[in-house]
Order: sequence, then C-alpha cells, then structure tokens
Amino acid sequence: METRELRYFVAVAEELHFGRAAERLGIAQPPLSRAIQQLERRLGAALLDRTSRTVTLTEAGSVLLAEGRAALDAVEAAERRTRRAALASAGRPGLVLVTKASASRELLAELLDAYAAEPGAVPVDVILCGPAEQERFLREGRADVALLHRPFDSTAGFHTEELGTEGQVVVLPAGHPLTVRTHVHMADITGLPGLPLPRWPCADGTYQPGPGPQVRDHAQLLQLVALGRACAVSPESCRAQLHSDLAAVPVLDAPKVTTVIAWPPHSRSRAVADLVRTATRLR
Amino acid sequence: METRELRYFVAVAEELHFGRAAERLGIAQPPLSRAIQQLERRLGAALLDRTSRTVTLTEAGSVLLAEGRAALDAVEAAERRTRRAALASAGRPGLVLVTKASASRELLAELLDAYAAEPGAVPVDVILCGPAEQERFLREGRADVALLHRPFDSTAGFHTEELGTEGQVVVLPAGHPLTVRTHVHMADITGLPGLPLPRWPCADGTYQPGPGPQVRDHAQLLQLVALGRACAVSPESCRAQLHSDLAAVPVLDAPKVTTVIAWPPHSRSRAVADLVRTATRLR
DNA sequence: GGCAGCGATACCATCCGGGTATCGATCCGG
DNA sequence: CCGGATCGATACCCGGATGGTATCGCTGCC
Repeated sequence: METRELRYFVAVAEELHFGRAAERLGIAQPPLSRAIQQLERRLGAALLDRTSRTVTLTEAGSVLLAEGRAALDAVEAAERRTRRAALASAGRPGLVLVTKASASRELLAELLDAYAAEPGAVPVDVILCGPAEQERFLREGRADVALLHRPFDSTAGFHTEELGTEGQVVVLPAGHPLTVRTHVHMADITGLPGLPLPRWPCADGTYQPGPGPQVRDHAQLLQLVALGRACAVSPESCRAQLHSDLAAVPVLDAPKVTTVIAWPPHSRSRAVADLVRTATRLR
Repeated sequence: METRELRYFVAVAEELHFGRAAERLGIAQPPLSRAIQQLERRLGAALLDRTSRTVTLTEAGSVLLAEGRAALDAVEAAERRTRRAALASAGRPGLVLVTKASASRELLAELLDAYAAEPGAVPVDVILCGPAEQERFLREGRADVALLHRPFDSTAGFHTEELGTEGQVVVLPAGHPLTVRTHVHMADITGLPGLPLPRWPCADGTYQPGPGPQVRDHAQLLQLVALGRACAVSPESCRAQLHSDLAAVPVLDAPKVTTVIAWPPHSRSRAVADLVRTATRLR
C-alpha cells in the first residue's frame, strides 16, 4: 500500500464524499474513484458502501481509517525527524519539548536548568500547547519529548518515566463558602449551584454535549472561575499561578495526577536520553 | 514520502550496498540509485555517505532507518488489520492472540476458558512464538492481542493491563548441590562452574558475543539444563512444565516478572475489549 | 598499471496516475 | 410523475514517473 493511496482513502473516509475529498486533495474526482477501487481490489475488501447518493464506511473501512491515520502519522514523523536530524548534524542541534501551557511550570523550569548544566547539553525549544495536543506533537515528530499528565493524557505508544505525583485541588472564586474548608470531597463540588465543572475538547476538537462551559485552556478556565461561572479541579501545582481572586481547597478523593516525561520509541538521540536521565534524577 | 521510497531506503540502509539492495527489491541498481537521490533531494538531507567503495549511514540516515521501519510496520499493520476486519465481517470473525511458547500456560488456559464463556465471544486463534517475537506480531498486525512479560518484553507502543506478578526460580539439573536449598540469590548462581546462564537472541536475531550457550526458545533451554550444560532463571510458573530431571529453586533477588495483556492502540474491536476485560477480571 | 567492483549517468520503453467529457442512478421539487 | 440536479462510475487521452540496458568514472588491490 502506498501512502498516496492511504491519504486518498483517509480523505474520502473523512468527507464521505468523493467530490469534496478530491477537492481537498487537489485532484479531480474520477482518478480518486479509481484509486479507491484499486485499493479495494488489492485489499480484497470493500471499504465503502456507495449508494450513488451516500457513502458510508464498512467495518473494514473504519479499521483502515483508524490504522491508516496512525500509519500516515508514522510516515510523516519519520520524515520530520529525519529533517530535524539533518539540521541537527549540520550544526543546529536542539531538542523540542512540548507541554501543556498550564502545567508543571516549576518542574519544567527546574528540569531545563538541570539539563542545561549537564555536559553536552543542547538548546531546548519549549512548545506550549493546549491540553491533549502534546500527544499529537510527539507522534507527528514535531517534538522530541513531552511532559504528560496521567490520567488526562494517554501515554500509549511512547516510552515514559514518571517524574512525580500530586493531588488535586478545587479552584474556587475567593470568598466562596467552601474556601474556609481545609479539604473537600468530589461529592461536595459536583453540582455546586452556579459553579459547574467545565467541559474540555475531545481529541478531535469537538465538545461532548452536556452542561458546563466549554474551555480551551487553563487560563480561560481560571478566568471563568474568577468570574464566578465555573469551578475547576486541577493539580495542586497550579496554586502557584493563582491570583488573589481565586482560592484552592484540596480534594481528597480526586484522582492523583502523575507527571511523566514521554518520548517516541525509536528515538536514538543522545540529547533525549540525557534529558530523560536528568529528569529522573530530579525526582 | 511514499512507502516505496521508504522500502528502497530501508533496503539500502540495511545492506549498505546498492547492488544487493536492488537484487533484494527485485529491481535493477540504477533506478534504486536514482530513487535514493531523489529522496535525499526532497528531504534536503544526505542519508548515505557513498565513497564509491563503501556506503555508510549519515546521522539523518540512521534516524530514517529506525523511523522508516516503524512507519513501514504501521502501514503493513494497517493493511493486514483491514484484511482481517473484512474477513471478520464476512462471517469468520476471530481473534489472534500471540504469546511466548513457554510462558503463562495456566493463565492462558484460564483466560481462554473464561473468555469463551462470555456472551458474544468469538473464536480465538493462539500463536505461540519465540521470545521477543510477540511485539513484532502485534506491531505488524498479525495478531490482535499478546501476553507479554515485563521486564523482558517492551510494552512501548501498546495499551496494556497487568495480569499478575511472579518471582523467578533458577532451573538446575536434578541432583545439583544447590537444589537442596530453599532459596538462593543471584550471586549464588552467576558463574556456577559448567552451568553458565544462556544468551538469548536480540530483536534482530543475532547474539551478543560472550560466554554461555545460544538458545532460541525455552524448550531448548530446558534441554540444555537437563544435559548439565547451562542453568536458567525463569518465572516460577514454569515449574509446572519441568520434568523430574530438573529442579527449581526460588531466586530471592531476581527481578519480578509481570505478565501483561497488550493490544495495539487504535484497536476498535469489541472482541479485543471483551478479552481484555475478561483478563483483568481473572486477576 | 591493469583489473575488478561499485555507484552514477545517459538514454529508452512502458505503465500508471491524472485530466476532461460523459453516462447512469437516485433524490427532490413542482 | 416528470425533469433537473447531484454524485459516483466509465471511457479515453496525455504526460511524467518508474524501470530497464549500456556505459562511464572512481577506487582499491593484486
């Protein structure tokens, strides 16, 4: 199977419309139809049910959509990492670390300082991204290492080392009655009148239907809390970033959050290995 | 990047010889040279240093070799899983489970029985393979789930659930002086006169240089132990498979072995999910 | 210094991927 | 119930990419 065929199929499977898919791919519709037919012949499997009016995925088709996306990611990552390796050996070596914009600020600073002090350290570029985007950066070869937070981020497909575990706190507007408590439980804060828990985007950028405001990042969330429109359950370490108009109370039975450093398997880079070693030593 | 180009590059990178690589690929040498040049131009990176006498990998080249193999595996897996999905929906659904030939026999029997009793269970084919081959089967889409044994097998790139942990024993010829002991330590058994620990093949099928006999699987190993040519450190559960000419003694400070059930991310199969759920319940 | 081995280049044939025009089926509005 | 609109499939043609053969140029070695 050629990546071109996979790209074509993924486009059609996502659009469920040959015309739009062809447009997206920048080719005409007939060659696209032919390419898909040929792919189906070679696989010996129907991928799409076409009724000349609608296109739907077959069982095999949805498998190929999921697997094909992963395979295309892997090819793209191979390409990007090769380019980066070439740049690196041409004199501009450097690591790219990606982490959520909101989390582990202290840990990250500590890590970067400690690594920079190592012999043979290379410059580290830091990318700050929205929640759940780190995985994509790492998978697509845009970054060399990531700081992830279990259980929020999935670590499937990566090598990881645990860096630390922390409890969670509920962030409330200053002056809220609950802020006098030394601790609360989840039951105390679900369904607080006027302070719903927010909804985060799924991996595809859409939101589950339901109550609660939609938020894109942590800053936005804290804004909402300060405005008295939501409350938030966050890792303890976010306390360092809270203004005086916000208060935090430990939630005893919230799941513990584990910060891990993650990197792609097949990484043969000494710099990544050094950074990981530094990170585990800090722990 | 097309998979054809990747396959070509991987062949050359593995052979480090254009002529042999071309032969392996079933094409002539000139088109291969051209394809690699074109790939290098498009990536903007030298992948190979050619001195008209020898071919060596550049830094970027070895990155692309590692990443490219992974990407090709992913493409191949996508293809195979799609074919399997098509077969499954055409009336022959079934799971393929792969595990080491030597390990977890009881656990496996228990799991298969329990799963077969579930409503909606599908037939499970079991593949028994040599050590460290399970990962390949899973990655290449030849199997849907695997039983792996940490720390021997790497679980990188898969979703996993732990099924159980056990200690290790040293397997000795019956009558060996140490067999009267109730337990031993690693120090007691390294360098036993005439009973070296064996060497296992690496992922690429070659053996590290060093002392100790080369073994390919567990049966072969036990044979060697029975012949008084080696001793072996194995998970406790192997005791059930020992003949009377072999004896086992617990090794207190050997690393604990964890059996895990692993499956590829992107698996959308209900059967896999059911099997995993059954497995975790047994635990 | 001549020869053997190896990768690169030159040049040619072929096939495949892409484009345009058009068909056939289905849905929908009148 | 008919006609137009929409959409995927088919027919046919073209150009470029891919593969083959012949040969060159370099390098190491007897």
